[in-house]
Amino acid sequence: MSNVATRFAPSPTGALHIGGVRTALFCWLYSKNKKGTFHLRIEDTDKERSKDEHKDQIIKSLKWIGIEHDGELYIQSTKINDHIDVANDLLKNGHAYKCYCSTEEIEDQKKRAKQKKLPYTYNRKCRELSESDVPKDIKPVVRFKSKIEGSSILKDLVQGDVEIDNITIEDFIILRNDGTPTYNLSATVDDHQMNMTHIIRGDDHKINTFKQIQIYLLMKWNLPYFAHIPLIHTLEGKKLSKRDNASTLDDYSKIGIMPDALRNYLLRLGWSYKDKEIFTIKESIEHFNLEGIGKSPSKLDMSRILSMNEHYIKSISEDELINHIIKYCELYKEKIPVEKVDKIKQSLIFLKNKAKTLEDIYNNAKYIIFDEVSFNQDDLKLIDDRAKKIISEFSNKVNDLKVFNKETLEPVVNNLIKTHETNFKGVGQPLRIALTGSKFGPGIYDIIISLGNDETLKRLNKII
RNA sequence: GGUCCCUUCGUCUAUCGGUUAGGACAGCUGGUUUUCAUCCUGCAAAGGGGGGUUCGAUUCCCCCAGGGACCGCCA
Repeated sequence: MSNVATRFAPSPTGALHIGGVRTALFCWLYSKNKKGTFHLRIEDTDKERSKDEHKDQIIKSLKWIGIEHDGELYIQSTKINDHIDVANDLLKNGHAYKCYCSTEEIEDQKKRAKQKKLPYTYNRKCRELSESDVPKDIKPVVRFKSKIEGSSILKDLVQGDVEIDNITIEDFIILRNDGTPTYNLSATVDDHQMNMTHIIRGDDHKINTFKQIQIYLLMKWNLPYFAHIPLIHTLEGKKLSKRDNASTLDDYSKIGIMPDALRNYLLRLGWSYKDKEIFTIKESIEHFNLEGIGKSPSKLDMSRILSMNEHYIKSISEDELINHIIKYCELYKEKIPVEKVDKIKQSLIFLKNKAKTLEDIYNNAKYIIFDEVSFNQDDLKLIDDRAKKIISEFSNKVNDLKVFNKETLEPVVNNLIKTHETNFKGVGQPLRIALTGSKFGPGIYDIIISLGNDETLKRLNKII
């Protein structure tokens, strides 16, 4: 067989969600593992619902997480004439037929089937229609003559052999009454024309595969391999859908999840390689295989995403981290002034210890970013007269200090604890609030040192 | 309702007939720490149920139960 070629084929009828991203990831990884190519096809034949903004969002999302397609972007709508040609071919050879049943008629049958609790399949009424019975005033749809006898087996690379009675596949429509092709036809023709060797997609397409295989066979095309990966479920156990809230990449990006962390999380959702949890992109390409894909659906777990992100925050270099933070703040918060960047970078060493997301880092670095302290009003109430006195004494003593570091600062604090008969909290908390506006935050010495002599005294004196 | 798929700790998973059923996240202890964290100890936590096959089943087979997907002139 020629080089492995996979594709991801979303429809731009909504934002790409995290489930789609994982499918794309698996397709991409598989092709790269095999030194093959990965293609992106936009299935935009639903003119009503397809939007350019969604198409752009899809491409942007994939790029964000590190996936780029090989070759030209394939736009399905530009190929519909090829799809129609195939439909006419099928028609000519007697593998498809025109169906004149009205929508009302079909709806009625469906309704009655439902009432009687019987399974509905189209009754094939027009399958053997003679010329003379053809109504003149109705625009027909074209249906595929699906096999009635026997059964078919799908040799799925993930699911194993799946057998189904052919009778359960109805004579599906391949051309609408306006002459446009439908999904099963278009996808099949495109996959063939794009020379796809492996169709890796969500489990929800499994039954479609039985329809598509029949087209391949009748057209005498090479059958690609199929792999249907289990779907990602919500916490409630339902299929992730476009209507589900909070599941696009942007939703994760804006709370400060980094692409590599999400990529790593998604990789391990439904796939495993021994006990390995952390994979660089290179490692994931090296180890990815279809055998490692599980058969059961998996649930999205935010705490795992967070902890993966935390891992990446702690393990990437400070240069990389600061770049992420700069980009993140510019995009979702406010641009960090250039003169503050170095200061934040120097503070990363303690800032990253208490962060699961870039947003956490931003929040804890606010006291550096803004010259003006914005106080948490509840915390501000903790600054009573006694606290002010402590702050004032601290300020005086620190004023004389030549060097600002933990060794010089610590004795001052300890002294205050003793003279005011309090504990560390009694001294540290007022100082932290005065300096950062909040009782939560980095260690007090870290704050003071990162702020520097002048700024520290300025802020302390302001509150007394 | 029909067809198909799935079922190991709360979650993601390892195990490819013989293990004290392993790891990770979350949870809970304890320790380090000058708040909160980080870091380090430790603990608790799982094979849906019933039949087979086998010397031996989480693992193979069957049945049941539960869950899911599909059943559009959407993709």
